[in-house]
Amino acid sequence: MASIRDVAKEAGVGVGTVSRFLNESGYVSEETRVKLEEAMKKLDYTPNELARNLYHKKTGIIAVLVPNISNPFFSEFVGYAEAELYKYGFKMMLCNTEKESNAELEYLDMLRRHIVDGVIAGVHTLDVEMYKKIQKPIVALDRYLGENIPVVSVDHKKGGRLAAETLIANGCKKILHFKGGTEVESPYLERHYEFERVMKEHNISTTCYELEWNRFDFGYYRKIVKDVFSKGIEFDGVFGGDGPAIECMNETIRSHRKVPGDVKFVSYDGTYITEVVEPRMTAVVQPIEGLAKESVHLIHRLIGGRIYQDKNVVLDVELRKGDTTVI
Amino acid sequence: MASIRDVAKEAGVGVGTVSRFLNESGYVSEETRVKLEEAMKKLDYTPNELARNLYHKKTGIIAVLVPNISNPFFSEFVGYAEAELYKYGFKMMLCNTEKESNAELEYLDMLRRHIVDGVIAGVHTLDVEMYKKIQKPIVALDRYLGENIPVVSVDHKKGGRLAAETLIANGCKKILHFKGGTEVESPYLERHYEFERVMKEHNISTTCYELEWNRFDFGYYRKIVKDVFSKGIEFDGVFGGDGPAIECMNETIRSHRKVPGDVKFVSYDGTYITEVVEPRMTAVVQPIEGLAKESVHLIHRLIGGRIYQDKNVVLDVELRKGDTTVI
DNA sequence: GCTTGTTGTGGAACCCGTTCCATATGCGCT
DNA sequence: AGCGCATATGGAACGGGTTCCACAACAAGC
Repeated sequence: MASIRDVAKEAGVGVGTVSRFLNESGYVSEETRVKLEEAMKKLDYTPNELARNLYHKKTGIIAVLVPNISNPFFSEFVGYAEAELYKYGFKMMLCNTEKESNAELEYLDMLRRHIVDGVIAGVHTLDVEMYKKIQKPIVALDRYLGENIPVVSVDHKKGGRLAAETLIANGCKKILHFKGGTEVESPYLERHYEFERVMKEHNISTTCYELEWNRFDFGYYRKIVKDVFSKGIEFDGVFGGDGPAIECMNETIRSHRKVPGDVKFVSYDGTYITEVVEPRMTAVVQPIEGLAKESVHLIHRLIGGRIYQDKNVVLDVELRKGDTTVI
Repeated sequence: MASIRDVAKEAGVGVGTVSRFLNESGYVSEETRVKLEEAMKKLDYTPNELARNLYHKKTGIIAVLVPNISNPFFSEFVGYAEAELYKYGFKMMLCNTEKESNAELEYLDMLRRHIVDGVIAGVHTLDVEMYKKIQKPIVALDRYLGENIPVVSVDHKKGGRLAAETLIANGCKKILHFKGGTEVESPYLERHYEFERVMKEHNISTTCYELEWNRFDFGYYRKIVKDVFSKGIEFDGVFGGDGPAIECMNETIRSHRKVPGDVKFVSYDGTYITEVVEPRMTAVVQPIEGLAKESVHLIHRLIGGRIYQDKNVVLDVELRKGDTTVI
C-alpha cells in the first residue's frame, strides 16, 4: 500500500504538502495540486485511517451495547441509532451482551484502549461500579449507571398510568401484570409502580408475574405464558411488555377466549410487532427513534467535551389504541 | 495517558522490554516483570490499541452490511453473527444501508482505509462493479457480488419446492405469490422460479405480486397487502416472505376469512416472528444461525489468507409446519 | 581456553499521517 | 530600499506501539 511518503516522492514534493492537500489545510499551489492528483491516481493511494486515528486519538466509532438485538425494541433502537450516528459521521460498533456476562466488560474496556470514542449502553447490568470508574463518554439508555452518566428514557410513570387507566376504562377487574425484573433499580420500573398504584386506587386486584432479569427472547416469553396458564390464573385484562403481552394474547386466543371480548390487552413499548399481530395490540408507545436520536446527540456532545447541567433526557409516551381494547 | 515509554522510564528499562513483557514475546526476567507490573499500576497504563493497529495494519473489526436491521431476518442474522465474530476475537461494525444509497459505498471504502478487516455484505446492491474492484475479504450473504466473492446461501430451490408441495397437498387452487424484486439476479430468486415451476406442473394458477426492490419494513408489506385486497385478487393459498405472508394473513382474518380453513399460508425464512403470530405460520425455515456462522467462518479464513476452491456455501432448508396449513 | 547456546536488555527504525517551524518568493506600500 | 504580509514548500518531530539487531553475561560442552 502506497503511503503519503510515496506520493510525496512521486510528485516530487514534501510530505507536509501532501498532507495539506489532502486535508485542505494550508497553502498548496494549483501546479502542485495537479501533480499530486496524478501521483495519487498512479499509485492508487488511499489515506490510512489508522495513522490518522493514532495521531488524533479517536476512531469515530461508538459502541452500542444491547442485551438482545433480535428483540424488536433493541433492533429498532439500533437501526435508528445507526442512522443518526451516520449523520454525525460516526460508525457504530454493535455489542450483543446477552451471550456472555464478561462481554460487556470487554466492550467497556475498548473505551480505555481507544478503540471506540464513546458508549451507548442499553444493557441491564448488575455491575454498576465498572461504569463509575470510567471517565469517558457514556450514555445510558433507560438505566442508572452512576451519577455522572446521563440517562435517556421516557416518562414511564405516565406510561404506567395510561395503561392502567385504559384497562380500567375497559372495565377490567382481574388484571394480569407482567413485570420486568426488579434486581436493579431502573427508570422503567416506574411504570410498574404507577400501574399498581392506580389499580390499588381503584380497588382492582392484580396478579404480578415477575420476569427473569435480562431475558428478551420470545421463546422465554412463551415459556412464562405457558406457566401462567398452567397455574390457572384468571384475568380479563393484561399489561406487560410487547413480547409477554403478545404471547399471552396468542395463548388466550388458542384457549378459545375472545380478544378483546373476554380479555383486554395493553402492552408497553409499542414496537412494530404490536402492529404485526392480529388483533393489533393497544400499546403505550415509546418514541424509540427519539430515544436513539437523543442518545446519539448526547454522546456527540460528551465527546465534544461540552458539560452541562440536567443532562438527563426524558421523552413523552403516548397510548396507541389497537384492537385489543374496546376503548 | 501513559505510554509505553513512560512505563519504561518509570521501571528503568527499555521500551523493547516493556513490549516483550506485554506480548509475552521474548525474554523478561522475573525481577523486571515485578518492576514493570508496579510501574504499570502506578501509571494506570493501558496499551493504546490504535498504535498496535497501525503497526499490524488491522483492527479486528468486521463490517456487516444489512439493508434493514429491524427486519427479523437481518436482526437474527446480525445477532448470531455478532456472537460468532466475538468467538473469533472480532468486533462488529453494523451498517444499515437502507437509508442512503451511498452509505454502502462509504462503508466499503472503509476496507481500503484500513478501518475494517473484512465485510459481510447482506445488502441488495445494484452496483456490483464496486465489489469486483476490491481485493479484500468480502463475503456475500445470499447475493452474487462477483466471481471472487464467496456466497453463503441456502438451497432455495428445495425451499421453493417444499412451499409449493405443501400448498398443493393442502388442496390450494388459486395461489397468491409474493415475489422478491427481480432487478438483480440473486440466489434467493431460485425459490420463486422453482415454486412457479412446480405450480405449473400441477396446472395450478398463480398470481405473482412482485415486491419493490430493497424494501424490508412491515409498513411496506402492509401497504402491498392493502393493494392486493383492493384489487380483489382471489386466493386460497399464499406464499411469500415472512413479512408479506403475515401481513396478508392478518388482512385475511380481518376480512372474516378463516386461516387455515379458507386460506392456507406458507412463508419463507421462518424467523421468530412466524411463531409470534396466531395462528403460527407454516414456514420454510432458513438456518439463520448457520448462515451467520458460515459467513464469519469464511471471512475469518479469507483474512487468514487461505484460498480454496468451492468457496460458496449452501445450507439446507426445512419446512416447519405451523397452523396456517392443515397438512 | 574456546565455542556455542540460552537468557536478558536497550534502543534505533518503522508503521503512516499530522503539525509546526524554518525558509523562500512575490507583491504592494511607504 | 526596506517592511509587512500572503503564498508556498520541505522536513523534523510526534503519536504509541512492534520488531530486530547489537550486545552482555553466564553456563555447558569439547
